[in-house]
Amino acid sequence: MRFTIKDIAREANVSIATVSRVINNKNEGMSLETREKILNIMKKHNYVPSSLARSMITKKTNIIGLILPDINNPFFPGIVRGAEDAANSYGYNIILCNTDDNPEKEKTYIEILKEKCVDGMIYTSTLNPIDENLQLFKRHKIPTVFVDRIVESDDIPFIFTDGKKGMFKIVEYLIQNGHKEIAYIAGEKKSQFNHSRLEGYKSALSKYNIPLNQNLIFMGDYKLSGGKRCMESLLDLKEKFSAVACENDLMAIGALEMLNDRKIKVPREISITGYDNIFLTNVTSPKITTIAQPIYEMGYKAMELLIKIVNKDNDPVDNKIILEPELVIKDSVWKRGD
Amino acid sequence: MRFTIKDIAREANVSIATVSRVINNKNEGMSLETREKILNIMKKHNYVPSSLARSMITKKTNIIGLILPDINNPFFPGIVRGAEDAANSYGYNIILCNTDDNPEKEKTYIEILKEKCVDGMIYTSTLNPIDENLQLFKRHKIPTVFVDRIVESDDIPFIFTDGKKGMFKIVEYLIQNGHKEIAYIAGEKKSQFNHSRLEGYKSALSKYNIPLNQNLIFMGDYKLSGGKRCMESLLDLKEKFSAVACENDLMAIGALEMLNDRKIKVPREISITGYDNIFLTNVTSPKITTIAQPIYEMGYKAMELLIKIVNKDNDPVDNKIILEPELVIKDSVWKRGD
DNA sequence: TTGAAAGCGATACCAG
DNA sequence: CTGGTATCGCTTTCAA
Repeated sequence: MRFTIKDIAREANVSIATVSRVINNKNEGMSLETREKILNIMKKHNYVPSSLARSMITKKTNIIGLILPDINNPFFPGIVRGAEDAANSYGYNIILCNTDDNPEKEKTYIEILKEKCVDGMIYTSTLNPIDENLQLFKRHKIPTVFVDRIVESDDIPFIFTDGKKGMFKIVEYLIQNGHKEIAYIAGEKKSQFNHSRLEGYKSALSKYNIPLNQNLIFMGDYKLSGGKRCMESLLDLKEKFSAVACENDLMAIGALEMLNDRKIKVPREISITGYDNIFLTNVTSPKITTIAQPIYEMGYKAMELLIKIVNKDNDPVDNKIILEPELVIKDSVWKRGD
Repeated sequence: MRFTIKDIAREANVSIATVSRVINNKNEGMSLETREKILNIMKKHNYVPSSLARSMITKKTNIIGLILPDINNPFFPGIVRGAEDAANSYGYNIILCNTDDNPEKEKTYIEILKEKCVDGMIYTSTLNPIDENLQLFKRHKIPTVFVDRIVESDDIPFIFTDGKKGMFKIVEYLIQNGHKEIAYIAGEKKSQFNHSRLEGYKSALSKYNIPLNQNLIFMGDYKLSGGKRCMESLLDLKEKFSAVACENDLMAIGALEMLNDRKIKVPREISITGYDNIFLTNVTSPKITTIAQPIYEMGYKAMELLIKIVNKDNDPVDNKIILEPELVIKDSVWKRGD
């Protein structure tokens, strides 16, 4: 049997109320004597209070649910780590849930987390979010912060890194280095996300009066294989191009592999850019010029924001956070003057 | 206020006992009528039972704690994913804790998880485990499965992949391809783990009557930078060697970078091997020959084993699991006959 | 400075 | 087939 507050009370010849005071450091006006006595008994028995019982009363579990597609996706460990660090420093813990971009699984997890009485949730939606699940957050009245994949939803706090601006920056960088025919490898067609990246591409071209060539836009899948496939299609095309902007690093790496296979020199013959700045881009050859999202920071700030909301810190928190992407110049772009 | 079992009972004009029966599908002999009525009320109010309250009675939270050094280390997402999948399919959830190889942090997490009343823990120790923390598992009587970094501890179940055998396999592979002077880049000196890998190296040499040359053994840090540094030291050495076996992939990649910097051809001039088969090794050039640990499987089986123990499934489970490492041949080893 | 007792939201046992 | 009630381990008034 578990050693409980009752047992301590009995052994110390005091009431459980007194023990509770010691546990919670409510010492104002307590005899040092009894305090010491109780503390000793607790230590002797390795007593650890049950947060279960406590939570029943306080209505707080200090647990936050993290819902995301797949921790194996190299994008997410950073988010999780940031979130966990923040959680830890505020006295919270995280329950991790992988949805595999499957709305059914996602729904189940939301329900489970509600059951577990989490204080809040951090949520990166499936690629094709369904409204039913989004409603769930509101219906269950669980404070939630959306991360990265933002769904237009008026009143739910969110944090993400500006994808349009990021892609704009890197395409502008290509243009400034003399590239005019710039191909584009996009992610999933079906997804409503990262259209913003495509927009960034278009707006950069437009700013420099470069006509948009639809033939140079290919549809990948955010995976290595997709990048490879798209690159192959591009090469088999008759169109001319000197650079390829990819919507994420994995596809850029896939594209790079294809170019290597075909003995095409990067960046001398064709330049490549990625997006996300995953570690991988530092060990390919050449290293891939890309856009860094402040991933860790996103996770950290998401958690901080959530905790503030949970605790109703009254200073009205800014609950729509947009972080700035950063251009990370490496070696995969042929530069004017090289 | 939360909508509870009481509210349902009131609204349905039944006792909470009856409602509880519905919640738990104990239908044997219950009027379909009341069942339906209750079900409807539950649906109408989006009722979700509080597992907190339930756990207080059942003494089960269906939560498992995962303690590991750092989810950002590319080795761990696979473990976590495997563990989470298994947990999910048995109706459990996981709380994730990053220790940063810091025993203090680790201790705190163990205590917190005890507080949260997790049903069990999966534990990858810090590089330098301290006995005090190991005792904690026993003292708190929380079922625990040790993963990957195994501490000699008689009675605690564990699962890992045989490091000695893995390193033996890959060094033997080098030898069979004509290499005789094989350098070795080890991990942390202080760590008690992966001595087994070094043993594997030695036993392979010994089997083929190759004398051990201590000058060819360098001490890294399991990181890219350490691999790079060690490689540099090796090159500055006067000793001859044709191959370098690294204790993990990151160091192998670091070593590879150094060789690239020095314009030394891999594998033509020097062969490199890694260990772990992280995704990275497929995108370096050349791709790195390495040893694959069944990472996902390790996580999955660890969780399965733990859950069996938690549920005291009476079939005496085999609670010492050793998995077989696999040689994954890629392009970083110069082969006899090439 | 301390204690008694109510109550958090469920489960489970014993009655009827 | 259904209800009453003790109970889980703790926090929190209110009194003393």
